[in-house]
Amino acid sequence: MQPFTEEVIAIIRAIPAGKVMTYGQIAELAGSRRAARQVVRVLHAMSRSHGLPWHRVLNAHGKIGERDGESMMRQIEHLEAEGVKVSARGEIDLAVYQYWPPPESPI
DNA sequence: GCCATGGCTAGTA
DNA sequence: GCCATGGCTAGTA
Repeated sequence: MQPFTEEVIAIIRAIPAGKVMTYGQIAELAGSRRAARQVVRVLHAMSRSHGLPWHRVLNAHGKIGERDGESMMRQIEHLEAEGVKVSARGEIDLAVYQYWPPPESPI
């Protein structure tokens, strides 16, 4: 597995319940600001095998990216179960729910 | 190497 | 348009 991929996985795994992050934000933290689409790929390829909280990842507007209706509903259910409010349009208020990991927590 | 993939995104029109 | 991966292919050695 490539370093970028591992980094992305580590970041996503660290998102606490009830919080969300955006594709671009994760890409940037993983070291490649414009690689948001790679985050999408990682999510597709690894979320199952790595047990990632895929539902806590949104696009830059705080909207659910998932196109398939069923997966979208599952995502909404997961978020709401964690206390995240999702509007009828499938939007989440990033100002309230976006997670910012602490900068390099010391051991 | 090349090419497709992919749940994006900053920034014009 | 951007860009990291994986898979496949020409084309050398």
